[in-house]
Amino acid sequence: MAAKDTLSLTFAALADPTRRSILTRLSQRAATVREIAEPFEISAPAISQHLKVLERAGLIERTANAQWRTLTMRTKPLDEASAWVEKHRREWNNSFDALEVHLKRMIKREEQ
Amino acid sequence: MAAKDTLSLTFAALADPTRRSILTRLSQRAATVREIAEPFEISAPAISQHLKVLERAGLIERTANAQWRTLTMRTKPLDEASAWVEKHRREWNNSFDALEVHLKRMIKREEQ
DNA sequence: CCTATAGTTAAGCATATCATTAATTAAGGA
DNA sequence: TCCTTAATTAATGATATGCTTAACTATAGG
Repeated sequence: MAAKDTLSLTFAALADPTRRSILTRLSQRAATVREIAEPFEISAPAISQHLKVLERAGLIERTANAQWRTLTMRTKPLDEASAWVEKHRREWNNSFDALEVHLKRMIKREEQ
Repeated sequence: MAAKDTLSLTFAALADPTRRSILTRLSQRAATVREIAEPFEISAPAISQHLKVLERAGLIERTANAQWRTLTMRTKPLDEASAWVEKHRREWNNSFDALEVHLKRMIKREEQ
């Protein structure tokens, strides 16, 4: 498997509702796997795999305390994701004359 | 296939580097499929499929002019994606005392 | 009408994703 | 030591993704 870039891993991690829900809970406070898994109907291994995806994207960290894993959210990937999205929203809004430019190019093409 | 929510479709669409690159170009100006496909080494059908993903997420619109399709970017899905990410970044930062709260809970558990 | 251009659809294939159940690892406590 | 709890790993299966080539639709334009 080709190693994916951070941004792709982050967006892919956020593309699943269960994982977003996990992050929502972790954004309030750190928690154990048990606590995070509780509201979901899926199996423990399924949760474990979701956590692996989140961890690979750098969105969470797992620290061991005895047989418990404390899950902590990390915002760096969110910062990068946000930066990408904001840049493109802004870029689009900056080209408020995008339609005009496009029309000019269409006209130019017709003239050729 | 279960119908996915907009946010999931948006994040999934953004999870691919080729699609992000397409959006980057479209954020500058509207373009035809041919123009968008040009810098990529992948086949035309592959591009067409990427466009379908972007369209399903509402990130682009295709309008037909003769045999050309003009691709236009739409920012609404980006607005929603941004809102989700920002909310969670903020939430996490608000709970600056998250560690303290967690420690209290750990202590409480030990006392029981 | 014929041909070139623009683009999509269809079919097939390799790999990834998301779930399952069963087995395993690790620690706490009677 | 034995049992329970917490969590992960392994194996498997269904479905989704991302790509390919081949075939198709539609329009411009000589």
